[in-house]
Amino acid sequence: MFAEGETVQDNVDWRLDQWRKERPDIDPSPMGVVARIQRACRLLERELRDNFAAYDLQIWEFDILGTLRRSGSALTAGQLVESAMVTSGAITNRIDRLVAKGLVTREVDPGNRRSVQIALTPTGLELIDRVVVAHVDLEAKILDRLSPGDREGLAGLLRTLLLSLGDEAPVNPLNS
Amino acid sequence: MFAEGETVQDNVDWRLDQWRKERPDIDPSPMGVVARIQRACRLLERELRDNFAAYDLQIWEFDILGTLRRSGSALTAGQLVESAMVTSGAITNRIDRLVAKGLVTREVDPGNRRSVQIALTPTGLELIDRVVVAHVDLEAKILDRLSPGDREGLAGLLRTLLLSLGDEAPVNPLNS
DNA sequence: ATTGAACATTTCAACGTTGAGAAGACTAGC
DNA sequence: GCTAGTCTTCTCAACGTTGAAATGTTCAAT
Repeated sequence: MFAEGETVQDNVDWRLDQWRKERPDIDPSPMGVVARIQRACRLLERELRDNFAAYDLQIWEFDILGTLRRSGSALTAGQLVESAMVTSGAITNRIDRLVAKGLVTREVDPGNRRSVQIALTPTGLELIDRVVVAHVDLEAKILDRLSPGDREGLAGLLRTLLLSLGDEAPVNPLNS
Repeated sequence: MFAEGETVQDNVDWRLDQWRKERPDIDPSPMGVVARIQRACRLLERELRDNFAAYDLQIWEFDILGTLRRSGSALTAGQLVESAMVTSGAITNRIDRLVAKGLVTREVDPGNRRSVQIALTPTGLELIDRVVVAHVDLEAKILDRLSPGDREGLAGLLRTLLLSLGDEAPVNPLNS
């Protein structure tokens, strides 16, 4: 009755129809974007979690190891706080556990003894180099139903949205 | 060096460039979609949280009240579990707190005494009817930089992604 | 040198979720 | 009617995050 033409409805279409029925005075279409991003995020993380479980990894563990790997060098706890968007207390806890697993090392920065430098161990490096391949493979499979053009279009629209949310590339780049 | 033409880089572009530099053998472009969805989700929820704070509401409180409002009737705890994508223990706790705040009622379903029916109180109804207006207003403002066509395009691409993640409209519709 | 402010991380209590199990309520088959 | 199996919610311990305070470090001003 409310949804467009031939398109199959997803869960959010159904929610929007409910809103239009109960509150016809409101245009709920902005929820069509925002609610879908939230829902896609949850469902994606469910898929990723299952995949990482095969390597005994949590999502946040992959996240930290990946951040260290792609940066190409050691990072401070503060830089990991930025990257993971959690509080400093959470990062201390997470580093503790990664150190206990033998995947990273924590060393006081000799040049600034307030800082700690977190670096991948050989084991951690080997692990992330292996897991990241499986990770992008899974992501590629998830995006399978979108054409290459659609994937680029989606990434581009999300970039516009992110930039308007203030999400810019770091001014103090860690790589060159 | 790696990013496209004139486009301003967002945080994810920068991450992809790091990956291309450190692991040139991997095509990280699938992360361009998945990582942006995760990042947009976090940043969006940060905005929404700030907005709801003006009404002394948590995101999950708005979520439950909104679910009840748009369904047009009382729902069971189990239906709220589905909608919120959390465990039953979490829903019990959340309902407890909403009842304590006087926003919903919890009554044993006379027709099936295993179930509890959760309904909005007059206070809860008045509140959600007021907050939802501010909510879609904020969302519309956030999406401001996207043209109407872009917004539709984004919603459509996300729908395709969600459907391929198995997110279909309920077969047992709560409305008509 | 000393003081004070800013900084980086750690510590810790409060809080909320998870996951598993318990308790009570239905249902179908005997 | 019983019994066994399923369903729905509640209970509770384990766990991880938050937010704020504590600790230790650096830097600039004096």
